[in-house]
Order: sequence, then structure tokens, then C-alpha cells
Amino acid sequence: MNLRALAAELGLSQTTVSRALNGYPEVAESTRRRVEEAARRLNYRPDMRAKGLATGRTMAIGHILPVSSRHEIVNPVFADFIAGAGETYARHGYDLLLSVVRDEDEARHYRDVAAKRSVDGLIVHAPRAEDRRIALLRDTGLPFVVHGRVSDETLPYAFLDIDNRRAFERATHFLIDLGHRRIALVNGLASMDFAIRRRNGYLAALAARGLPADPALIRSDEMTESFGFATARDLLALPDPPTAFLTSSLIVAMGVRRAADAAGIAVPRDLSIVTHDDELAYLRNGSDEPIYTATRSSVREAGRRAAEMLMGMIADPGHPLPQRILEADLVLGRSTGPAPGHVLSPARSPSPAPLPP
Amino acid sequence: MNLRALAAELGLSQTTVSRALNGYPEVAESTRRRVEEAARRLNYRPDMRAKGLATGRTMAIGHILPVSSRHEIVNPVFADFIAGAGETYARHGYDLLLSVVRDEDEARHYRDVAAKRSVDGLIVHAPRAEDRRIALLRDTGLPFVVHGRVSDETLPYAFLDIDNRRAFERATHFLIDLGHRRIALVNGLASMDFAIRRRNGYLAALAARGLPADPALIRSDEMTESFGFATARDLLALPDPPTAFLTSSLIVAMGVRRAADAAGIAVPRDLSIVTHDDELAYLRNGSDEPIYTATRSSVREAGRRAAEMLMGMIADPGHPLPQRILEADLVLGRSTGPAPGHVLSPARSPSPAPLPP
DNA sequence: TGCGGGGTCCAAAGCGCTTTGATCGCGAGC
DNA sequence: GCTCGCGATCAAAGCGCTTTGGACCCCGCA
Repeated sequence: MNLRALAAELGLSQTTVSRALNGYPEVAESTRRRVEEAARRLNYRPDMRAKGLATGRTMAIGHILPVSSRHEIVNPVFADFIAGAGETYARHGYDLLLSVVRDEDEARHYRDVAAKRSVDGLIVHAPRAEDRRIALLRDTGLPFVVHGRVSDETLPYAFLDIDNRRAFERATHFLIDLGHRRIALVNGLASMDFAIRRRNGYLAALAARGLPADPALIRSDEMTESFGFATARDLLALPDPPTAFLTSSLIVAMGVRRAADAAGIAVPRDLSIVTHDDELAYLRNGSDEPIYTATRSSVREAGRRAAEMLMGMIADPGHPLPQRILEADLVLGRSTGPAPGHVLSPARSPSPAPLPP
Repeated sequence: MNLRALAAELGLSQTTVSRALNGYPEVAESTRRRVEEAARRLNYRPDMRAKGLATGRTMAIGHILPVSSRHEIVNPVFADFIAGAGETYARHGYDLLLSVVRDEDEARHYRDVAAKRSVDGLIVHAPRAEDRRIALLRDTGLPFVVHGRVSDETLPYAFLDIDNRRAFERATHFLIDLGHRRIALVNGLASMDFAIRRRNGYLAALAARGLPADPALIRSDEMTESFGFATARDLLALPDPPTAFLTSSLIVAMGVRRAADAAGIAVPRDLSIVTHDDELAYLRNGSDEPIYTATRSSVREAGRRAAEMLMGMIADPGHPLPQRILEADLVLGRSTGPAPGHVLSPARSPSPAPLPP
């Protein structure tokens, strides 16, 4: 059932039927009702390719899912982000075009997707501190929103990010307040922009409190459970082991906890853990009281908002590029306590202390 | 840069340029080279919409990601499956069109996607034992592959599944061999086809060994860490608690373990855990020796294969519908041991015993 | 010398839609 | 009574590609 057949069925021209269905004013209300009824009855849906060809729009948004050729890992936050964005797309009548791309042919793929005209806009995932995708996309003229930021980028671009630096700065201060002096940072891949910001927050807090940053306590890799486990196992075996871990994801934190359990180290009595929590649907940080003390920000909500930003950019290309930074909460769970042997001074509250802005 | 411009640039007709680029024989080799060189130089990519309109193919595969309106949960295996399928699509020049759909308007959406002609085929995720999507899709004539099976479906359809029943039957036998008599099953949502098959395998093994199935030990829900934790916490508090847990995912198993830790119950000394392991990239079951004894099957590999099946169906619509069942491994980890107080009889080996076929 | 037949290339139709620029009545205004 | 304006509808062009049905040239064969 296509437009021509529908028009023939109704004894109208394609023009009128098209206009009736797309809400144009120059068609009689009675005719519109007749057309709509027939379209419903005959289960007519416009062919999106033809519509796209005629309008120049595809009603589809591209997501490029980079898959590290070394690690073969897709970031688990991805599913939740997509779920959030997908809700928004559905509401606006957009489809989501997903490409899984090995990082070595990423550049080619971005150029392709623009030239093939198969999407009206793009979401850029997992930006690195220095990321040539930005320049590449800017050249294509395709609207895009970055989930995260690109520190080395000087020209403006649209993004949605959380304040990673501030979140990890607060978390570190919190641990220091509890008397911890040796705090390990189990971070994401070192090239990732978010990982750098988190590290900077951590370093800033240590510096502000006059504590040395021990490079041995800072680790970066793909955020897997195994990585958390191996790192904690190794660090806890040091002569001067950390008394607290700051991890970049709940999954890593679970690995750290497993290592602590294996070593007979009790959490939070002997070891404190603070983690970032993306609020993944299937991996909540406890159902009532949080299991882990965590910096918290819903990646699904981020997906919803990023999609909305992009829809806005497409609808109104003239506007300035939207840039948005969300604040992460710091929630108190049962994974943190005073450093072993530390007596809390009444002056320094162990509750999440507000930072100077 | 479109075909017309490219043809003009070369002083050739669109016909010839199109044929040159698509590998048709009736174009001189020297011309083909000229055309290809110019296409590369001018960064020409055919507009996929136009190509689709002309050929009737879209070069895109649809995945519909159902999101339960009650739980708001997307299945974590999804990302890995997509990553696997995406590799195959990329190799065949296909795109992946993803729709996130709340289960209440699933039916409408399946009808839509067929009528809109925006994909050449579909992958059906998370099938239920009784799933009207199958009949719906069959009516549309669109090729589709089900990841899993639909027990109540009588007519043939293409699917890729693992032998869930046999996997859980083996796992249960294995636990019984270790002397366990009270074995809890922490399963996925009761409506899911895979959950039913796993339960049937579990029940079959109990029955084969003359053990009663205690309904109190069988739980079904979304496979979250919290669910595993809450279930284990409750069951372990029973007057006659289980000595072993059989769980449907690594994440659930981690919840069970957390409950055991919290209750001071040692794994595997006081409690054994066997889980199904989808081999998710970021959540490996240990890097060398498995943490958990597990039935194991890579969902990423399943994605690759399902995609290949679908590509085959599209390329050759005449063929009979492919149906494929993969066997899951049973791997030995450090989460299982003899039931407390049980002396292993030398006759019954605790290693994964081959079942009669 | 004439003719059939590859080997190359081309003009134009068609895919299903939107949109431009008419056309056609019909009542209002002079 | 004629024109003007307007509401409702339509024919046809065009989006960028593929594909059908020639056209043209040149070579070899009778």
C-alpha cells in the first residue's frame, strides 16, 4: 500500500492525500478525515526512504559505538544511554541507526555516515581528550552532540557531560575527611576524557589537603570487574597499601570488593570504597540504602537529554550550540568509614562536605 | 557530491558510472578505474535512501529493544549481542536500525517497521514462551531471526538459541553429585522462554534423582544484582536454607554472593553457586580460572551468528528457515564444593558428568 | 563489400514521496 | 454581469539512484 494506491482508492490526487496526512491547512477538514480513515483502514505507512529522498531528512539519528580492537569491549553504560535516547527518539518519530565500528576505521566511518546521508544527526560516544572526530564531523556539517567532552578541542561543539572533575574532587575530600591518606584511583582508560577529568579532581583534592599523589596508586584501564579485582589484589599486597579505593564504575568496585574479600579485608572497617555509579538499570547500587558510597548520575537520563539537545539542534539549526554539564550527587553508602586507626575530629565532618564553588 | 555530478565530472553517463562502481561487467576496465579513482578523490558515497528506493533494499537490519514498562530495564546481554551482530553487519555493508520500544506498544511497532520498509530484516530479542510477535512478523513477510525460541509457536521460524534446558539440567546434576539436596533456582522473568527452559532442566534433574522440587526455592524476576541479593538473603534465612544456588546470570550470582558475605556464609565451603555466564566483555567470569562454576555461552558470538543467518536468509529467500541450537559449556570455578557435611562417594564424580544425549 | 555480433556506453523510466505552480468553481464586490 | 479572490484540488517536476532497452562502433567472417 503506497501513496499512489491510497490516492486511487480515494479518488484523490497524491498531492491532496499527502497534504491531508501531513497536516497542511489547504485541505478540507472533511477530506482530511476521509483520508485519515482510509490510511488507517488500509494500514498505510509512508516509505521512509522515499520520504527522506523527497524531504532531505531521514528521521534517523546515528550512534557510533566504538569497539576497541585490543579489548573487544563495549562500554556497559552504552545500553542504558541508548535506552534513554531511544525514548526521546520514539517520541519525536526518529529512528536510531547504530554502527559498531572498530576504532581503527573510525575516521572512515564518520566520513561515510555523513556522505551516505543516512542520518540527520549523530551522537558521539566515549570521547577522548584529543579526538579528531570533532573536527571531522564539524566539516561534514552534520549536527552532533558529544556525550562527554573533548578537553583539547578549542572550537565550540555541542555536548552533554557530568562534572567528573568536581565529583571526584568531592569524593576524594570525603575520604580524606575520614582520615584516609593513601587513596587508590582505579580509573577508566587513560585516553578517555572523563578519566582525565576524574584524575584531575582526585589530584586537586590531594593537593588541596597537602597530600602526596603516589603514582603507584593510580591505575587506568577498561572498566571491567577483572581489572578492579587485579588492581586491588596487587595494591593491597603493597607494603604500604591504600586504605581507600576510588573507582570509576560500580563494576570495577565489585572487583575491588572481591579482592578485599579474598584477602580477608573487611569493608568498610579495614577498607573504604567510593565509586562512580551510572545508575544502570540492572546494576543498581542497592535497592534502598546504597551499598557503595558513590558519585551518582543517571546515564539513562543523560541519554534522554542528549537526544533532546540533538532534536533541538536539528529543528533549529541557527541556534548556538548547546552545552550542558550535569552535577553528580555524592551519596553515602555502607562502603566507607574512618581510616583504620583514625579518630574523627569533630571539626571535620565525615558527611559529604560542600566544596567552595 | 552525487552520481549526476560525478558523471558530469567524468564526462560519462550516470548509467556507466553506476555500473562501474557496482562491479557490472559491461564497462571497460580502464573506464572503471577512472571512475573509481574519481569517486575516491571526490569522496563520493551513494545516498542510501535513493539506492534503497531504486533497489527495494535498505541495507539495514532492525533490532527492537523491548523495555519493560514496569521495570525500565534493558537486558545487559543486549549490548554484547549487538556488538557481535554489528561486526557482521559492517562486513556485509549493512546498517543496524535500533528501536527502543515499551512493551505495551510493541505490536504496533512491529507492524510499523514492516510497513515503513526501513529494514530488510529483523532480529527478535527476548522472546517469551508465548509471543505473538512471531505471527505478526510472519504476516509481514519480512525475514527475521529470533534470538532464543518461542515454545508455544507451532509453525516454523528462524532462530538461534542455546540449549538452556540441557545446560541447567547438567548444572543441577553436578550440584546433586556434590551432595546438594536443597538447590535454589534464581531465574529470569517467568514469562521469558529461556527462563522456562532453564527451570525445566532444573526440574528434570531433580526428578531424575528422586529429589523433591521445593517451590519456595524457585524465584523469577528481572536479573539484577539486587534481585540476587534479596533472594539469597531471604532464602538463606529459612529454617532449612538451600546449600546451593543456581542463577541465571553472573550479575544475579554476584548479588547472591553479596548476601552470603553479609550473612557470614562462606563460598564455596558453606554455599555453592553455579551461574549462567553470557561472557559479557566487561564482566568476565575471572580472567584465568573461573570465579564461578558456570554454564557458559558467548552472547557476542550468538550475535555474530544470528546476524549471519539473517544475511543468508536475505540473500537467498528460497531456502528453508535456519534453526540453530548452540551447546553451553559447563566450566568449573571456585564457587562450588561438596554440600556441608557431605562425603563424596568415589562412585559419583564431582566433575561435570556427561549426560545421556 | 556487407553484415552479424561483441564490447561500451547512453537516454530515459521508475522507485514513492513532497512541493511548486497551476486549475477549477464559486461566492463576493463593483 | 463580470471580475476578483479564495478555498480545494491536481499535474508534474524533482529527490538520487538502478535498470531496461537501445545506440554506436569496430572487428571478423563470408
